[in-house]
This record gives sequence, C-alpha cells and structure tokens, in this order.
Amino acid sequence: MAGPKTDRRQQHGEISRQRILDATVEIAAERGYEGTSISLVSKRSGLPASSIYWHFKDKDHLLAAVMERSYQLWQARLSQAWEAPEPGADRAEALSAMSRAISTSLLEQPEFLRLGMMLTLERRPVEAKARELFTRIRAEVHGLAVTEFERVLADVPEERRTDLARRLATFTLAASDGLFLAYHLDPDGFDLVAEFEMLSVTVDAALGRWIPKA
Amino acid sequence: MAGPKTDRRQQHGEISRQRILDATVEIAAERGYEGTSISLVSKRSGLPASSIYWHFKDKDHLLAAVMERSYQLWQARLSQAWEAPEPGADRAEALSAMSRAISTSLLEQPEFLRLGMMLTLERRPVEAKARELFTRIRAEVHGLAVTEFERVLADVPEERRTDLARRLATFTLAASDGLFLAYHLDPDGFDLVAEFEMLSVTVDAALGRWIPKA
DNA sequence: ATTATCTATAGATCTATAGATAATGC
DNA sequence: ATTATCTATAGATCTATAGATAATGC
Repeated sequence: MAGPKTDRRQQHGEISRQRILDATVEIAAERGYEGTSISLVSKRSGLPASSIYWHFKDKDHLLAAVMERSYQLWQARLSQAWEAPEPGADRAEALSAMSRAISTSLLEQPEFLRLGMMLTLERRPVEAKARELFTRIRAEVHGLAVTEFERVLADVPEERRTDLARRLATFTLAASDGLFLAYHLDPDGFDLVAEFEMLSVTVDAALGRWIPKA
Repeated sequence: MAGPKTDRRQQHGEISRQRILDATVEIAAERGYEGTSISLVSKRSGLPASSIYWHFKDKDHLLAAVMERSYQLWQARLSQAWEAPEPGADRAEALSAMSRAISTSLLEQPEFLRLGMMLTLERRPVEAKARELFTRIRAEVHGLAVTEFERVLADVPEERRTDLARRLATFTLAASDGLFLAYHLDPDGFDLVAEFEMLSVTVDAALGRWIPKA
C-alpha cells in the first residue's frame, strides 16, 4: 500500500496541532486577540501549555498559523462560490456575480479577517508575524481584485483600464471590510448579501458615468 | 468674582480624571482594548491604581468614559467641518460636501471609533458598558445620516424617500467604517478624503439611476 | 465630614521554560 | 535518536481593594 510516509508519531502530532488551532480559533472568536491566552488554549485543547510551545514558537506564531489556515479555508469557499460568468454577461451582471461570491464567502465570518482587522486597529509593535501575514494576505487579495476588475473592464482602453481597476479594487476592498464589520455588529439585522449587491450596483452606476460607451 | 462654585479639591480631582483619560487614550491607541492595563494607565498618568479606581468603577467604565469623550470631540470636529450647503447646490454637490466633512473629521483617527470597532470584532461578554455605549453612538450617527439623506433627497416622493434614506445611511455608514479601517492600515498610502469622494460619487451615480428625475 | 490620594498587597492570572517520561523508527 | 507529551514552576504581570493619610469646606 502506498500509504503516507510520515510515521505515527508525526501523524499524532499533526492531530494535536490541529486541535490547538481549533481551540485557538474558538477562543480568539470570543475574546479577541490579546484575550487569547495560552492557558485558555491549553484548557480548551486538552493539551498542556508546553505542548503548545512545542508546536508553535510563541503566541504570535500560533495566531499567525490560525490566520493562515483561516485564509486558506476562505479562499476555498470563495472559489467555490464563484460562478463562471455567463457567456454574454454584461458588466452589471459580472459585478453582481462578484459581489455574490464575496458576500457568500464572508457569511461564515472568517477568522483571518476578524483577527487581521483587530491587528490593524491595535497598532502595538508586538504580534509582528501575524500582522505581517495579514499585510501579505491583503496585498494578495488586492491583486486578485485588480485582475478581476481588469477582466470586467476589458472594453476600456488599456491606459485607463489598469488605473481604474486599481482604484476600484482599493475602494471596494475597503468598502467590503466595512460591510463585513457591520455584519459582525449585527448579524441578524444587517443583510450582508443585499449590501454587497448595493455596492456592486453603485459601482456599476459610477462606471456608467466614467466610461462613455457602457 | 463669579468663579466656579466647585471647590479646589474637586477641581484638582477633575484634572486627575482628565490625566487618567489622556493616558488611557494613548495606551489604548498603542495596545488595543485588552492591552490597556490599569498598571500602564497608572504608570503613564503618574497616579496610583487606587486613584484610577476612585475615579472609575472599573476598567470597563474607564474605557467607556474614554469613548464618550472621544465621541464628543469627534462630533465637534464634524460640525466644524460641515460647511453650510451652497444655496443652489445640487445633489452631487451636497453628497460631496457631506463626504468631505466626514473624511476630514476622521483624519485624526478618533479613538471612540477604533475602540468601538475593536469591541465589535471581539465579542466577549465583558466590557458591557463600553460596548453598549458604542451601540448607542452608532444608532445616533445612523439617525443623523438618515436625516441628512432625507434632506438631500427632498425632491423624492415621501413614501420612497424615507426608505431610501435609511438604506443609504446603513450602506454608507458601513462603507465609511471600511474606509476608516483601510486608512488605519496604511495612513500614508490610503487617501481617505479621495476615497470618501469616490463613495459620494458612486452613490450619486446610483441615485441618478434609481430616481428618474435627477 | 468630604474628597482625593497614597502605600501595600492579596490573589488570580499570564507567558514561557526546564527537565522527566513515553512512543516510535533506525 | 527523534518526536511529542507530561508535570511543575519561575517570574512577571494583572485587577482590585484595604486602610492610612492629606487637603479642603462647613
């Protein structure tokens, strides 16, 4: 049998690692960044603190690992929600499809975004690793957004297209964060999907003005 | 002389209270909500911990007081930045004036908003007082936004106007938070005023579509 | 008597490590 | 020999309070 080459110890270690990450996500969701103590993670995961330090260098690296994993999960959810655009879809439809995919992917309140926002709001010099990771993630997502907007703006002359796509990416990324936050504040009262639709409609309307031939 | 009737002790107490609040704002700005310890506040303010507890019931009330004061300051800054709309100003100009006033008032990174956002992202049951205050502030600002949008939409039939103003208020408030957050992430690279202008332009364009007679 | 501050400390955390022990692979 | 976990604890915080002391007003 072509089973995995890792030995049983390593497999078990990986299980423990995931247990620790699971516990950390839960606690970070409840108590925020600074409120996530090793003691609590130890209690919730059932593993002693020293085991946590065996798997992760320190608290900073632990939380960075949590963010990394959550980001991967979110990406998977996003690409799953991303429907291939219809053949003859126009700009408004393309934007609407984008917004639907994003809002759906955000409905489950991904931890990496929450934690990253917290790190953004707290600006203390610690947690360098986790913060650096969030900066990297953000740049990556911004790049994806630029590419997507360039596709939507295919019929715009190239010299305007790149600049416009970049500006739209910056603006919509920021606005998305705000919608996500509002959803957090009041998950039952704030209709995330509808608000994203509103974002796509307003952006489309603005594009209709900026670009002569829609 | 018609001096204040409060005696010298009380005056001095008020000075200490303000010193404590000043120190708390500084530390909260650096280290976030949970990272703001009484010890640090004591050190920075030069007053012993027991004095802090004399002025404030506990950490929760201290941070709520910080938020309250910061909110008052922000309100003052906002109404100062709010230019009276030109007599013959059209909708686009009115929206643009709104966005300028708001972005200007946010440039100095008001602490109440930062702290409130943190509380939103952390959802632990503590800090009830401060969180409650932020919820109240948000509702208040939302109400102001609705009123302002109703003014801008004066020529829209009333039955549509109220609903539309409310939806715009919800959407733009959320988007504003996102722009504020992005500004926080990168104060030098993110042009807050320009992005708010973009928000006002996109909203105006959307309104141009929704409302037949612009 | 009231208002405010001070010293000192209880008691509960917290992060991180030292060093022993167990399980598996070579 | 390597990988992972365990017990136990050092040492540094943290929140909050007790109780003495000082300054002012009545």
